[in-house]
Amino acid sequence: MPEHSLQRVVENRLLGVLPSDVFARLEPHLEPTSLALGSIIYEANDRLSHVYFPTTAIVSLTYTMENGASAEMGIVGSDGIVGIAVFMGGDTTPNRAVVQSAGDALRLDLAVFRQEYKRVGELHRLLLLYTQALLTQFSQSAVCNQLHTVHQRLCRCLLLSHDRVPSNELVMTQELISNTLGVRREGVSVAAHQLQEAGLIRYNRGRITIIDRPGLEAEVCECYRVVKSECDRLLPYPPTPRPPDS
Amino acid sequence: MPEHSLQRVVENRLLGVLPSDVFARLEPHLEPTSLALGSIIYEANDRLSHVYFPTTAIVSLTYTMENGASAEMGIVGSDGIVGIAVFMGGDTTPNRAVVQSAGDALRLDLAVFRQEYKRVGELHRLLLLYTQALLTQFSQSAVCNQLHTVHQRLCRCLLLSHDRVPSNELVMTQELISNTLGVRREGVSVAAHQLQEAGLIRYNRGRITIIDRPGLEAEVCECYRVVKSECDRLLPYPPTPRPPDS
DNA sequence: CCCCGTCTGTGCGCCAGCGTACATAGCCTG
DNA sequence: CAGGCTATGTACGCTGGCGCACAGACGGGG
Repeated sequence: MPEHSLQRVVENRLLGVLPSDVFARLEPHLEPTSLALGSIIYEANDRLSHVYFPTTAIVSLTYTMENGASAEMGIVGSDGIVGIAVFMGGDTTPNRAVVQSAGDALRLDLAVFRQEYKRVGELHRLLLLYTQALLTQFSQSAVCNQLHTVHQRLCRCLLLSHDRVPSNELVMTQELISNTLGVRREGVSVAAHQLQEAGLIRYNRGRITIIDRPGLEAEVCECYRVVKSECDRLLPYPPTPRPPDS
Repeated sequence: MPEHSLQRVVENRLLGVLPSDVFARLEPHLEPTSLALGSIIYEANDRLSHVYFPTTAIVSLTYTMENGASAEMGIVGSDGIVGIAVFMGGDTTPNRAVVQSAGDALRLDLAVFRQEYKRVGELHRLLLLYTQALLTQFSQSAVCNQLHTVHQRLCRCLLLSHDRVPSNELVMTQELISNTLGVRREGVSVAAHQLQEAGLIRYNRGRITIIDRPGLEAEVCECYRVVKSECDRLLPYPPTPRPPDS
C-alpha cells in the first residue's frame, strides 16, 4: 500500500494536495473533531490554540455588530483552513467563526502547524494561495451584499455551501442563514419557500436538500461563479482522490 | 546625515518601516509616478509589471459587474501597496484598481520586488501583515454594505480616505464615490449635501474638504473604527517620521 | 401521548434607496 | 463672453426589505 494512503481518505483539499512528506509530518497530530451546528470556533480577537481543517463541516466567518446584527464575509469548508490569522502574522481577527453546517474537522496544534509553516515550503505556498481565494470570497461578499437581492444571495449561499460538503443535504437553519446573509429570518423564509416551490430545494426543520443544482446556478448572480472559478484556479483539486463531480 | 534619510521623506507607511538595508536595495528602483483621477492601474485579471506604493494618491479596489454596476471592497493609500496578488501567488485578481483621489505613488519593477520578497525577510513579514489588514477592510466592507445606510457609509469612505492622505482636501467626485459605494450618484449627492449643511465638510466640483473630522467620526458606523484599529494594530507607524496626528 | 421548544409561514405598515427625468451651476475653451 | 461639458441638486413614483406581531407545525422528552 502507498505510504500516503491515509492522505487520500482525508477529505480536505488543502491537506489533500500537500506533498506526502509534508503530510506525513503533520498526520500524527491531526485530531478528528466534530463541530456542532451553531457552535463557535473562535470569537472576535480570540487567540487560537489550534487551526482547523474542515472535512464535512462548514464554518462561517462573520462579524457581529455592537447591536447584535451580524453578516458573513466568507465560508470555509473542506477546501480550506480556519485560523488564517495565525500565519498571516496578526494572530487574531475582528471576526468570529461559527459552525454553519454541522460536521467534522481535523484540528492541528498551533506549535506543530507553525513549525511546518516556518519551513516556507509547500504548506506556506498553499496557505497563501488559499488566503487569496478567501480574499476573493470576502470582496465578492462586499459586492454581492451591496448589489444583489436576498433571493440571489440565498442561492449563492446554498451553492457555496454545497460545493464544500460531500452530500446533497445541508444541516442549517433559516435562522443561521439569516445571520450570515445579514437579513431578517423572515426574509430567508420567503426566499427559501420560493426555491422550494420552484422545485430547486426541499427542506425541513434545519435540513436543506439540494434537488436541482443547475436550477440554482441559473438563478444565482455572477458572484458565485467569480468565487468558484477563482477558487478552482488558485487551488487545483488533488490529483487522484474523489473528483469534484463524483 | 543618516544613510536612511531618503527613507524618511518617503511618505509610504510600508516603505517607511522597512529596515534600512532592505530599503537601500529597493530605493534605486523606486520610480515616482503620478496617478490621475479615475485612471485604472489594473483591470480584472490583468498581469502586473509593477507594484505601486501610493504616497499621496488613493486607489480603490473595486469589482465591476457584467451589467456595469460596481462596488468597492477596500482602498489603498500611503499605508499600503497595490498589487498583492503578485506575492500571494495568484498573480491576478478579479477586481480592478481605480485611482479614487489623484496623487503620487512610487512604483517598483516586479522582478526587483520579487527578488527581495523571496528573501522571506522583513518585507515578506510586513506584506503579509498588510494583507491581513486588507482582509479586515474587505470583510468590514461586506458587513457595512449589508447593514448600514448610505449616509454612514459616505462618512466611512471620507474618513478612510482622509487617513490615507496628507491634507484635508480629497480630490474625488461624487460620481466616483457612488461607484465605490455601489449606490446611485444622486444618493451620494443628498448625503454629501447633508454633511455640508451640518458643517462637517465642504466641497466643490470634485474637491472635498474635511472641516470637522470629530463630527464625521461621531456620525460614522463602528466599521470605520474596526478597520482603523486593526490597521494600526497590525502595522505600527514608522518610529521617527511624521507622527500620525501632525 | 401530550406538551413545549424550536423552526417556519404570513400579513401589514413603513422607509431607504432605486430609476428616471430634468434643472442648475461652475469651469474650460474657443 | 458665449457655448458646451462636467458636476451637482431635486422631485416623484416604485419596490425590496425592515420591524413587528402572530399563527401553524414538526419533533423530542417526560
